Amino acid sequence: MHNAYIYVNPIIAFSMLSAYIADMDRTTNLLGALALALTDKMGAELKDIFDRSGETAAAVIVIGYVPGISVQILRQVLDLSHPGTVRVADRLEEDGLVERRSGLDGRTVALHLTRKGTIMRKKLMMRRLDMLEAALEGITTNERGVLADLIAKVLTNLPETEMGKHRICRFCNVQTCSDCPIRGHAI
Amino acid sequence: MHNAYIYVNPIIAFSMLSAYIADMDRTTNLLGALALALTDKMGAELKDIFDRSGETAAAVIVIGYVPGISVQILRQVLDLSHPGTVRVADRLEEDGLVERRSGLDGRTVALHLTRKGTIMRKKLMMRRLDMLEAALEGITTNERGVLADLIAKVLTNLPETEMGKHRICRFCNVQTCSDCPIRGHAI
DNA sequence: AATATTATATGCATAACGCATACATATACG
DNA sequence: CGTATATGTATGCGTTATGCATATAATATT
Repeated sequence: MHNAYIYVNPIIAFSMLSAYIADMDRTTNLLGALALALTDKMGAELKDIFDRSGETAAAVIVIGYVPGISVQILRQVLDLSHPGTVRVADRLEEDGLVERRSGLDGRTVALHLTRKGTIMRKKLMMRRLDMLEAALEGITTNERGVLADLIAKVLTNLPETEMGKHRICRFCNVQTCSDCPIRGHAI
Repeated sequence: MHNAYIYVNPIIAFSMLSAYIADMDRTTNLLGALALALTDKMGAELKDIFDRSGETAAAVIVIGYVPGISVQILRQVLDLSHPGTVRVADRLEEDGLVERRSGLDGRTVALHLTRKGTIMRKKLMMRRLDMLEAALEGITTNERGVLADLIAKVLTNLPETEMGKHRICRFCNVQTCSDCPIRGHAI
């Protein structure tokens, strides 16, 4: 038994190839535009309620998930230098959103949200979800399902390290993100 | 003729509603995670070949599309203050990627890419597309088409102003982005 | 007990911005 | 024509966010 070849007119073959490449590039490019536009919007929305860098806002979310997290671990999730992360903690403390408590180990610091920090965290998450929900306006329920599955597929390609998984999810609303495609990222 | 009502067990109805909301939230949240992860990756990739802020890299792309663009217009696309944009131009000139020429109007400056700038622009675009292509690994051709259409739909929701359209497309590879969902954004 | 490791913090430098302002050119108007 | 206003660009200065080098404190190792 041998392979079956199908004769295709070269002109048609070329146009098929072109269409294939064009389609690829279109998806590729659109994906980039989407990411950029949404991140811009997210930044603007968050800045509106918390006038600090994006990573500082992310820290609020992460500390809320992992009360008592150390600067060292937070550093890895935020992908900052250690001094950079210490300064993030300084800013959050200064803003009254976070307090440093003593960790189990005498060296470590346990970061905890204050009451104000918890409220801010809720605001940040709501604002993020509202923005994203608005972006999805006009997408039907069925389309949402399809889109979610495709995004989930793309997301599995992205993390390069174990910590990268936590990093991707650093702004997520874990309670509503059932069936997270980035598996095993509980810190 | 009156409306037809279908009896649904309240428990089932509630679970349907929950599933509906959960599905919505899942899509919403995943969309946010995707945007964040891709933007992170993009930033890292671009920094690898051009160690300047994201907006500075974007300026290279935009100036390439609109040779002779003024600081004033560039400012709006990058969403920076005027002084901020002047400094972007300073940095690019310092790096030998851009040169200031005199515009038609004696007040305006015409920004042009140098040869080095044109090469850098190609590198930046290639790097971006390669990254995005890698993110799409494992997505079939059919799925790509579906994804592209859904992204296109979402993208139409995003720009709030006329200039916002240009802004969203500031990193795009226009040559391969056939059928741009952000209509009428030629500068 | 001395040394190495780990966690945190600080001094200092730099990049990337914005606001206020200065400067140059163009336009409008009396 | 000349003056006032608008427009485009540039600069001084301050602030935020960040990294590198280094200091300090606590723990672990030998």
